[in-house]
Amino acid sequence: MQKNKVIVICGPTASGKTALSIELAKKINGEIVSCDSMQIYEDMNIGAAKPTLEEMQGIKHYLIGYVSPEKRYSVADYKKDAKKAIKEIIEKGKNPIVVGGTGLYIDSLIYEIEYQDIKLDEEYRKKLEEEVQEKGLETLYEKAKQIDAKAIEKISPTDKKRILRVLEIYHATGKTKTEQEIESRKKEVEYDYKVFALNWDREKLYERINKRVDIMFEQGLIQEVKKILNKYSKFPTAMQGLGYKEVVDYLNGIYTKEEMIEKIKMETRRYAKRQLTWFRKNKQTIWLNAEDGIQRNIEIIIRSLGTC
RNA sequence: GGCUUCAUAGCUCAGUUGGUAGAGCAGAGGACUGAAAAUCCUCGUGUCAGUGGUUCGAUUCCACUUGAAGCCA
Repeated sequence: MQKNKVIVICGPTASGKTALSIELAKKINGEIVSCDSMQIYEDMNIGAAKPTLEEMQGIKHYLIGYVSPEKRYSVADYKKDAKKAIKEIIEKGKNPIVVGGTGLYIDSLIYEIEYQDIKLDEEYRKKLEEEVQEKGLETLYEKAKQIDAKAIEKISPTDKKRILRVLEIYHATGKTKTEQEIESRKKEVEYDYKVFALNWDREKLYERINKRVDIMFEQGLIQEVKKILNKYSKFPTAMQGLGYKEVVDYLNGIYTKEEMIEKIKMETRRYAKRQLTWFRKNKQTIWLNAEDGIQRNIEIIIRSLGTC
């Protein structure tokens, strides 16, 4: 039996994924599954650059604004939620289009990475964090090396997150990260994912980013952040969002307004660069030049679906 | 107009007791499996303002020119 095709549109921030995907959805009877680690949250609209209802033009969007910023969310959650959304769209007889810039989340789908059903052990993470403070990261790095030397080869002695993760996986499952990763790739990929990446010349992309940040402030990003800080009391992952943490620092008097805006622009440019590095890794990806225009790129997408 | 100081990487500045130079920031490339808008790694040749002089050799010393800042008129 032939697998259902699922279009994936990725690309750096501010490349025009939203506009392209909505036009495409209108043309091919599609619905959109967002793939964005910040747009999942409620009340984070301006800074996360969520599409507005008007922009959506009646096209149904999944996985936007449905998680409280107080919740801890991860790729494993995303994988499950996105698979469900894709299935629902196909069952309706429509075409799913996965759209977003979170490379890790995209990979969880296109490589069908399986995550075991385990919760993050907050206590253990806290304990590890304390150990870093007391004994230094070096000690934990050595400990992780004892457990999984192969995984540690790829991890820098200064990469705290990944060192802790090796220890956490072992603690939670009794398996090494290396074993875990082999098992996570055993399942056959359910859909026929067709990945497209949208891009501009670097200089143009950076201009678009700078402009977009200015617009976010015109739209009231500061007000939005104040409202969120008021409404919620803890942010395990949400406050990592670009444009959010910097406004918080500004409100705490760490930056002037100008410094904050420049900082957000700079960090967003760097983020775009990291996204491009990630997307370049997948050699199957078909690159679209945003300057060719939406209609032209839709043609390219539709044509390449027919031929492959 | 006179005097003083400065002119070195995209920016801010070190430095070379004369043997063609190096930091921070910016930028570029890369890694990435439960925080990922996160986290981490690697990368520094540029007419040392211009012209001429001294010298085996000048970015460094000298003169002049240009530009900037300050002081005095």
